[in-house]
Amino acid sequence: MNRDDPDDDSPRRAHTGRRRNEDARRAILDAVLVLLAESGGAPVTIDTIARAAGVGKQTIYRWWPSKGAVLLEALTGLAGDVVSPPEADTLRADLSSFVAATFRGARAESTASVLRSLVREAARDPHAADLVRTFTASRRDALRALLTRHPNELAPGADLDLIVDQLYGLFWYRFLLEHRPLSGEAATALAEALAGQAGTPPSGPR
Amino acid sequence: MNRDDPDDDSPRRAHTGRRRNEDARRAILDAVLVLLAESGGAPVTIDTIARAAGVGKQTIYRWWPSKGAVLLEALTGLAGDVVSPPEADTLRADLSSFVAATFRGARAESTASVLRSLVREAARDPHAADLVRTFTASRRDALRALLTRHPNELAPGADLDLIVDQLYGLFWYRFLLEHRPLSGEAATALAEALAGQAGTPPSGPR
DNA sequence: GACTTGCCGAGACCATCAGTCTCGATAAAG
DNA sequence: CTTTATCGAGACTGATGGTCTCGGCAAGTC
Repeated sequence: MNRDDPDDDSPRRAHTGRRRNEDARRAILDAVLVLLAESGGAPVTIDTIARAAGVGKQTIYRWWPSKGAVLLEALTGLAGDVVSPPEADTLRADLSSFVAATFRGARAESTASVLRSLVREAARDPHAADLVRTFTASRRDALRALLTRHPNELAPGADLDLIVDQLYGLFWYRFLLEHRPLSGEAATALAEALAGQAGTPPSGPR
Repeated sequence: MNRDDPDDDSPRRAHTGRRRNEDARRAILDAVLVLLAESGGAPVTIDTIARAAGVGKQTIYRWWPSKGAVLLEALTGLAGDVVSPPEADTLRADLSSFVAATFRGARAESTASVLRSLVREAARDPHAADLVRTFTASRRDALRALLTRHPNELAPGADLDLIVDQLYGLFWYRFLLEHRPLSGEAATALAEALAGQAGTPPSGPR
């Protein structure tokens, strides 16, 4: 992500000249988070970020390749919050808490603004689009891992990819279109429906 | 959508001066469709459209409020293709053909390009975003109508909104992220899963 | 057929914004 | 004190959506 330094942490290499200003880096990422949270999804420009961080634009582009990259790095910290699925003893319980946590995260205005801005950026910046792909893939992996944590509860022919995409599909669909809320009730209903799809049902899978 | 004429079809009102050039209108919409289909989702600029249609930019902005509006009007014609659900005798069959048709439409490169460009536009132009909302709402309505066409096959407490959003959620999620194809197999599997979720199952809904 | 009115194509023009370039200042190292 | 790389600041470039202007032309009216 940086220019040519092999490692920021090991000052082993002979390096004359001024070093990277860590305060500036923090100020930039903090400013991004603040501006994104305040913007409510409205576009946040590079100039605004630089201004808010009290930093020159070049200082941003010296360390990040594009605006989308900055947004993503700022977002990375937030991602961890939603993941952490508590290991429950049934698939249904695990799934339910996962969906609930995901929906809850999107209801937090600060998180929602960041996600919305990231999506908007991805529609324009191919670099940001790649990062969104990486991000969403990691979320799918997390969900898939959760599902396979209860192998004995899974129906033999259960199509996990289909289930995962139904969950995140509905999530993003509602999140972006806002035609219907990502409520706790919806989370429960979705988790129930998908658990029924994945798990060995009372009688048969279909 | 136009400037101030109450109705295009009734030339009842005294209207001196040159009339709207229908050829230009067609040329613009055709050019949009062609360019969109060729672009493969890459951005199509207003200048390109005007150039391709052999038209001045002002002629576009005289009749449409924004680029997104032009894209949507061009898209409207295509929407009809995918809708038309044949009235089958079971919910499962109706749903299956609906999903298959929807997925098939997205696999057609020309349609896909238009949809992708429209989404990209919506991320930037609030006007286009409204139009996308209208468009997706009409599709949900169509699906909902299809589901309620077989009331006796529906489970009493079936959450139709959830089912609709699971379907279109997965559709858009896969369509935009492209991590997994909208294949015929996926269509079948999804239809099966949702039919099971909606319909009175062999034993009980949960 | 001349006049009026409003659309037409063409393109100059403007604003916005991502990203680059330059400059003088400054900090870290020899 | 010299060298080197980063810093803040901001001018600049290029792309693009959208507006404005202009000479020309077509559809009516008189």
